[in-house]
Amino acid sequence: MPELTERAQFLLKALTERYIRDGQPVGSRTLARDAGLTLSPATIRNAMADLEDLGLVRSPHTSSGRIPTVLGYRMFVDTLLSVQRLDDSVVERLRETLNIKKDSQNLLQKASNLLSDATRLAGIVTLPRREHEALQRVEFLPLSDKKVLAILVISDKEVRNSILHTEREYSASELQQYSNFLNEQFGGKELSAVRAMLVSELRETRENLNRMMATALNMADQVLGEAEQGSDYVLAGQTNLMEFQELCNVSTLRHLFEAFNEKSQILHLLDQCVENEGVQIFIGEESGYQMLDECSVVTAPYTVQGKVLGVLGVIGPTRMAYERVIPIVDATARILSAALNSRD
Amino acid sequence: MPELTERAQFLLKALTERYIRDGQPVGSRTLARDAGLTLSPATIRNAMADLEDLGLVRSPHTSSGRIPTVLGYRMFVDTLLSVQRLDDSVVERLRETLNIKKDSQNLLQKASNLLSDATRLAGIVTLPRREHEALQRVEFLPLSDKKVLAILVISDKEVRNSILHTEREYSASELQQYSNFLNEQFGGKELSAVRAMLVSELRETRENLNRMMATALNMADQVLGEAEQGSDYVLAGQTNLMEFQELCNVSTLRHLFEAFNEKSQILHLLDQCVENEGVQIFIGEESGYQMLDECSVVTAPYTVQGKVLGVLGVIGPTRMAYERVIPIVDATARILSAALNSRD
DNA sequence: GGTTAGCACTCGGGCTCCGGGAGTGCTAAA
DNA sequence: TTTAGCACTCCCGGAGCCCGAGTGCTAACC
Repeated sequence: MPELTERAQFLLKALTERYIRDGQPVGSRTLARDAGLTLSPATIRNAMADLEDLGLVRSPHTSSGRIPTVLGYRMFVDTLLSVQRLDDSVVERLRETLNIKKDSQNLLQKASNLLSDATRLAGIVTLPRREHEALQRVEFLPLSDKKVLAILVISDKEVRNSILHTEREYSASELQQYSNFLNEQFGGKELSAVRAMLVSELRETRENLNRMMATALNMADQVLGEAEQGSDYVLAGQTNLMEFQELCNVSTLRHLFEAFNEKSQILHLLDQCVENEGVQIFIGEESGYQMLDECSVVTAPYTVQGKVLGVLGVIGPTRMAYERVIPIVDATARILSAALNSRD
Repeated sequence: MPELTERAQFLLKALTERYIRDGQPVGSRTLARDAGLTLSPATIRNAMADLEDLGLVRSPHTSSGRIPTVLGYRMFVDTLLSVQRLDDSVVERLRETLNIKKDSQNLLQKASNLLSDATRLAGIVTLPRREHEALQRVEFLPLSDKKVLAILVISDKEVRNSILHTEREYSASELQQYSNFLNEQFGGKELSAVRAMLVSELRETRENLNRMMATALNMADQVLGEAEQGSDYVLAGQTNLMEFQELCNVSTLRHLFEAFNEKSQILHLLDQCVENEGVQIFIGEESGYQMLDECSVVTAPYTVQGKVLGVLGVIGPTRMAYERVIPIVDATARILSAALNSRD
């Protein structure tokens, strides 16, 4: 990226801010009046021509003002943006809402709602990646007719159950034995670790044919198989996106909403954000997904005990108020992390 | 409703079908050509003027063809409609998809997907009303630190758990006692009945101060309180609605989608369908909800052991292919009922 | 009396034309 | 290097126009 004169940078910033504010291509006259510089429109025209040559802005047609290109937005958010300090009241509201006693599913939904409310965009929060969750305890309960209810206690707020279809009926006491055994072996370990250990244990056990252990391990394997699959997200405020003209044509909206329902593509995109810490931004086509061509995605991972559990963020038009959105996403991620940490 | 001549009925039917097919106001010439009658356009014009006087059709503006009014649609579905026999392959597909071993939440989601796929509209299925579910069993598990995990086994496919915050810690054996007691007392009863019994038991017990029973009852009360609240639905294929021109303006869509997210209004509407058995149809403003003014809703309740558990159906433009949609909704309700019945 | 043909009329949609406004690029002067 | 001036371009909205589709009415027809 060739270095820009201070003035060019300033103009790009002013132009981008202006365009974000009211969605109209910005002309030289407007910018001259608006930008606080005492320069004539003509001068600004020259500078804008330069910016256009660099691919940072473009005009939708001859003789209209300029709008930022993706590259322009990129430079804007990377080097020009002065992020607003978040209003204390907003932070307070976030903190309050996320501190209500809730199971974590609800907590995430709340977080998503908060994001969409605060930014007037679509909020999105991925469900925790399960590998990093630790298994607190396993219980088995006999149900009628060769079915066993397995209860996976992951934390005091997260319990999952699944029904196993077994070969024969088991008595309560027999099941108790199994769960005791499993709890001894695996209690407190991470689910992914448990999974790995199970596999090796199973192999060993097959050799010396310890029936009881084998059954227990098998059951655990079945349960974990179910528990680990299927990552997912919660979404809120899709309808906010309908307010933006640039997304307002029905076919664009349709693609977008279908992607939301489909989930897999969006998830794939969000997965990429897990690794980087802090706020991450995809602008327009950068995401690599066509339905997001006219959208930007601002994300931040949330963590428990230093481990990234998932990602939250917002989706909106490229023309979004980054300086306002970024701190909100950032703060929400921090506060959600704190809420999840404090009550585990 | 004044009786209509056979010909007028026939014309209304032809007109409505034609309009449903291609969404354009239908003129006299078209109808004359189309309807199989050997009548001149002029005659048909006279007849249409009569229909207009009766409020069954209207023209969007002078000198355009006619379209059915809500009243016209009403007469169409009530007395003129010849419902198509459902293609066997469709039935087969429904039956297959709903027979996969799934927990009921998934089953309902599947049903909703099926509805939206088969009709190209939005499918909707309410979650079962909980009052009619029977309590199979209750278990309590001590968690760390004054928390107790309550497990409510409603059927072999439906298990719910909730975490109770208690006054003090309880031992596993103590909890075992409580659950035994509760299972004896309430096992197999309907949740709503259990709730009622709890209240009276609690009153009596307070008098003779049986600590153990009181604790157990209190716990059960807490659990049921959580379990009963919050009815809900699953929705699929909202995006299908975007294909219909008449819904395609963004603000209509927005209201609709917001109502979907809000849920309460839609639920309220669907609740009204629980009582009537068989397929029920709301056309346009009949629903009483403004956001559904240009929509029709076709619903049917689904049952287990003769008891209505919930409602499923589709939402689409008033101009929907009723003769195709109605049997699909009907069949899906039957097959879902069967699926739920067979594996309880 | 019901049915039809003919006719005048209405309205919406699509077309072109036109002028104004906003903005540009270029050139020449400060 | 900056600015003023100027010619040029393009979008947008409105006005005017015609065409097609459809209507209602009337008078003739069976």
